[in-house]
Amino acid sequence: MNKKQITLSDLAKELGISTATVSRALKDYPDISDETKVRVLGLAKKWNYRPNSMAAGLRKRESKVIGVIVPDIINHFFSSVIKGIMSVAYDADYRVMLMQSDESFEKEQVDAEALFSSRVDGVLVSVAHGTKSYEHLLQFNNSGIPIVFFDKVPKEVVDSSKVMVDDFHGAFSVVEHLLEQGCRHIAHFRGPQLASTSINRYEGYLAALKKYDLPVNEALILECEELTLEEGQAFTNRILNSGQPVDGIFAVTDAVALGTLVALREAGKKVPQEIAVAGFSDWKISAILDPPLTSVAQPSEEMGTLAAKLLLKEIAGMKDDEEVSPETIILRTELKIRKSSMKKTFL
Amino acid sequence: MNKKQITLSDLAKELGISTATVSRALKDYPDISDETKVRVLGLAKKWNYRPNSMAAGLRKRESKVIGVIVPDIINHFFSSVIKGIMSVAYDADYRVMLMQSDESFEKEQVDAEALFSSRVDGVLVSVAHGTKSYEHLLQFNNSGIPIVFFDKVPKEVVDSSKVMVDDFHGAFSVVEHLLEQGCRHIAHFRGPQLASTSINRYEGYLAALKKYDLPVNEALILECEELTLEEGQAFTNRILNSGQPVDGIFAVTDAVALGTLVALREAGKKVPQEIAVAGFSDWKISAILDPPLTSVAQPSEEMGTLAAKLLLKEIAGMKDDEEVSPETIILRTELKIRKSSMKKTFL
DNA sequence: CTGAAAGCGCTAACAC
DNA sequence: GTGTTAGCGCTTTCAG
Repeated sequence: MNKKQITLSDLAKELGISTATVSRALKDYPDISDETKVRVLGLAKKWNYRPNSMAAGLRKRESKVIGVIVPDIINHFFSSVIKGIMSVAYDADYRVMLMQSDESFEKEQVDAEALFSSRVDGVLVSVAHGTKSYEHLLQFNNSGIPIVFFDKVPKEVVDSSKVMVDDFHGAFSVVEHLLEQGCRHIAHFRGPQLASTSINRYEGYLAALKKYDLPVNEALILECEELTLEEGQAFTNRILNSGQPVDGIFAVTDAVALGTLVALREAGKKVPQEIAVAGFSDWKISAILDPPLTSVAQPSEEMGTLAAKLLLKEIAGMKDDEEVSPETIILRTELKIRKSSMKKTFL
Repeated sequence: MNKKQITLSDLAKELGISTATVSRALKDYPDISDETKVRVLGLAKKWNYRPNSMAAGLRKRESKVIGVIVPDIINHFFSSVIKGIMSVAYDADYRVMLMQSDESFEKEQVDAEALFSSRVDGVLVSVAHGTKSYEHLLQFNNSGIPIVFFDKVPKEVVDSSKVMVDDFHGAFSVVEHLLEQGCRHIAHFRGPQLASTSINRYEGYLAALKKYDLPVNEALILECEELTLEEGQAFTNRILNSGQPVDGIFAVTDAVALGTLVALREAGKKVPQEIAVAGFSDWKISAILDPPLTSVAQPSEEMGTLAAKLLLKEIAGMKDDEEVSPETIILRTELKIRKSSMKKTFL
């Protein structure tokens, strides 16, 4: 039971050489005799030596860690993005420090500070609903730490790379589809005012209505805070009880759409005959429901890998003092038409 | 645009005092005059000073980081556990370095090494299916770094704390319930041979059959590798085509159970009248399916918070050179009976 | 091919 | 109440 952790100088002492030589041997440096290399490697393995990356990081001024801030890990979309990020990080020999903002501006600020203190080499952020200013994130830029935003990006112009999905077009296409199916009174359960994604989806919804010269009925637009199944359920009941005519519902997220389906089932409404339903995210289970849910698929894991690759590129550029100009990548969504919206089939 | 990061000595120089004093002022030390404290804090804020935690860590021999290794982040169960871990870590001012083993023994080893190199203060691990030995994890113990296992724990006796759910009893109770409902030919889609959770659930299944003096029909026991919906679907079809009598199916996981439901729906089998179905995990959506799925609920987020608290306690004990004896916490599951298994109602 | 020495940024005795 | 000093473990000139 060896409580003490092995250091370079432990190895050096035992071999009667300098720490510099040990360090070089371990790093497979050119100017080192095969003999010492073998001896060093042998002893390192014997003692199970593991370099202290805090020491190396301090010296080299790089931590080999990237920080990630997401609003909520449980969300399947974000956990997929994280998976993508982690696989790229792994391949590039970077570690991932994960933070969760819980959609809170204050927590996001604390998280950002912690990442800064950890001297992460770069940061990936999807901003919280509650975020209203960006100084806490811009400090990274100002200190030479690249930052790449993904999914929910700052509304104001920020001089950083961004990776997002085409929420506007995704929403537009699904609402257009509902219209094509004959819907004329489409409700929209939108997301929070401040989130870039919900704004864009909302605008896609408006644009589709406009294309069909339909008026916007404010009574049919409800704003989710939690984006939960329960909210979808409650909003659906509210709409049904309002007496407003409704023949279609577009929910900002599949979670909300599922709540909608449950409420409609309980109210004895036929989907899609009486009310067509569509969501956004294309959860795996959405496809196996009865009726299967029409939704907009977004490439989540790909978003993670792209964002991470972009970040690593910028980190590398930073090291070489290159000029790295920010990029913006917009990923295409894909409309998945399923029974929940196929009104025409039942005419 | 200030690329250089502010250090203690930058502040010290500007104030004409020593770095030690600055450090103490920042830490709110007792023996420091209010005047200097104010001056230091003011300047630190002005320059947006952030301590370099690599330097502090190197000096104090603690990183304030805990490492977490899970098989798969996308899995809702694990992301819930992680959420629990992160909230405890956040409150205790610890950071989380997250690793994903992808159920691979080799990757788990690499991950463990990386965490070790990062000199994390403690480690939380749920072992991969493929893990067949534990030296890579025991090295933490041997170096004075506490490790707490959760959910999928090492089979062999390991002198570390563990937090798990009572898989055996959970499985036993749900299979017993199926038997009470009149099932006599219950299939089990089990998980991988090496995973502690699937072993325990399998044994719970066997024990329930035994209690009813029923023979074990090997033809009705199929082993999942991926634990996916697709596997559940395929296995269900295989069983149906085999001609074996079946009136109940217990799937090791809700994902697999959902696949089962889909296959049964496609085959035109009535659930639960012809075949009762039950899962394990109690996914949120399982409750809103038609029919709603009977399942075994396990407290995932709580598992994360308990494991993290245990770990922090051991880290604290380690610092104070106390003897910390490993604990094992077993969390109760809860049987959620829903329509998919309620055969009796239809008699 | 190898060693000596300096230093990354911080903290903690120990002085005074 | 504050400064001096040493050193955490590593990398990297610069010598030789």
